[in-house]
Amino acid sequence: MSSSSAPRSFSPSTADAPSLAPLTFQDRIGVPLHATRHSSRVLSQSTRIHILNDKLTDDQARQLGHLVVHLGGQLTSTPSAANIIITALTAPKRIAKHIHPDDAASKFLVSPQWLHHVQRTGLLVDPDEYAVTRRSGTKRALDDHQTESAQHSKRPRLDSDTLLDGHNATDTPSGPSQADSERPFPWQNTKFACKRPSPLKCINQALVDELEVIHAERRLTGDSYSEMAYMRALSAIKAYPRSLANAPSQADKIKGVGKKVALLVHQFFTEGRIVEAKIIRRDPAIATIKSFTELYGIGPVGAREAYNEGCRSFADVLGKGRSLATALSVSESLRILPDLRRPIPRHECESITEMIMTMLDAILPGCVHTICGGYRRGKAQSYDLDIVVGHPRASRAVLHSLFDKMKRQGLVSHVVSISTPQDDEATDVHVDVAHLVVVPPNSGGLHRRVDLVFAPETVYGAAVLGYTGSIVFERDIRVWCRSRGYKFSFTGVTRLADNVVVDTPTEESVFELFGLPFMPPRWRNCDA
DNA sequence: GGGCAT
DNA sequence: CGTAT
DNA sequence: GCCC
Repeated sequence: MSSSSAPRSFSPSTADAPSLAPLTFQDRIGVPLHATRHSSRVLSQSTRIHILNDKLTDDQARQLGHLVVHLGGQLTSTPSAANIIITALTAPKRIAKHIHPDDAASKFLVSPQWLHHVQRTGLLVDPDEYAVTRRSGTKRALDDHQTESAQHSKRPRLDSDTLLDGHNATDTPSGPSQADSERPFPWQNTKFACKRPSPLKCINQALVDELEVIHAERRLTGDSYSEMAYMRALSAIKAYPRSLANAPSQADKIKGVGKKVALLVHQFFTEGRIVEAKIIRRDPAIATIKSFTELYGIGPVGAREAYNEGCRSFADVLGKGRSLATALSVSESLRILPDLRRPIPRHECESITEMIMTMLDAILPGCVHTICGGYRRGKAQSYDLDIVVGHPRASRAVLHSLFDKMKRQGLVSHVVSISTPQDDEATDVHVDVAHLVVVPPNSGGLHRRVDLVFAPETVYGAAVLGYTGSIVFERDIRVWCRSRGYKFSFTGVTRLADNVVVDTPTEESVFELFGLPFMPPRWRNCDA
């Protein structure tokens, strides 16, 4: 509120307003509960900046610090808590005195000019353009090779490249995107993901992957509405059927893509990468927090807490012995993690389902079932298996009988959670859910996550729809549904006017009820 | 400036 | 808060 | 962060 937005130089006459306010440092990862409001953050919280005051006067350092805060960035009190370090030093040996050797490879070391360039352009400028020292020889070359050639070493291949090459751009885009001819109906510009077909991989997938890096960072740092905005923006781009490479300015006409993301789209297609994604990719703090969330029961909040309390490895998390009220202990979760990281191929989803359904058939013949989740959306592999079973309404506690049988046969290694059986049948529909870890026979003792859902046939359609995803598709079908006077969940559809549960025996019945064109499961891939 | 799935 | 989609 |  006190500083002007004009570029500020370092003339000695700058004893005015901004430098009078005290600087606040924040070394923890995560968005503070009462985050400072910035109309448009040029530096997001993914830039944690430390200023080396070695060669700067106190006043210069303070000025730079205020500029960081003014631009929406976070100041750290130590170099190791930062991912970007500003220094006026240029001699590698002198800089090395401030940087822990372990940190040298991952920190961006920039001159103060970087910050001024950011302020001038109102954009996050690539810190490598203001690198103070070349990081030592082979190490730098290796690092750049890893981080950049992994996706696109210079700039993504543009359609105009093809035209310049003299080739025709009318070919179906190469890559694994679904044939456009399979598209169930044309793209439309809508804010509802459930109304636009979204393929498994889209024509702008490299851009979507870049935005997903920012989305994931927002999730891990607890910036939830920013997270949602990125999720919806990348979802909107995923459904857009034309390449944005020629005309990145088209992006902000897509519903869900606003000013900020449109700028990032432009940056991606003109410079070959999104700078913020590049910074996040090289941030070891984010990578560490993300790894903690691989443990069952540890989400962004728990992972961040662990990190901010000093944890840097799984061993540290185990050592904390934090009493997370979770079904799986940290040690058990850690023990089976290597198995749960192994993708489940489609044929194994099918064989596990067949085994379970054979057992169920002996208990209650005639149930229907659908493998849902990513499998149903056409993914080549998944990391868990979602089986939705439909049973006649009269049957009770089917899931629990099956569960007992599976346990007796030693198929269940862990019960992550299981709904309590409903003793009173009454008039209520009841959907039973079990989250299990299963060790299928003849699979080398691999642990597999299996979710079992048992729904009465009257709501089977809602259950299948609710467990097929993707997440953005689910959220938007709920938003749309509410606008039409219903409440949707996997346990059924309720008419809000009279609170009556409507019969939804098939997925089609749900789409019809909501006045939505049926979306084939393979076109519900609205997430990155 | 409210709302953002259940 | 974490998990499921 | 974006839409209404």
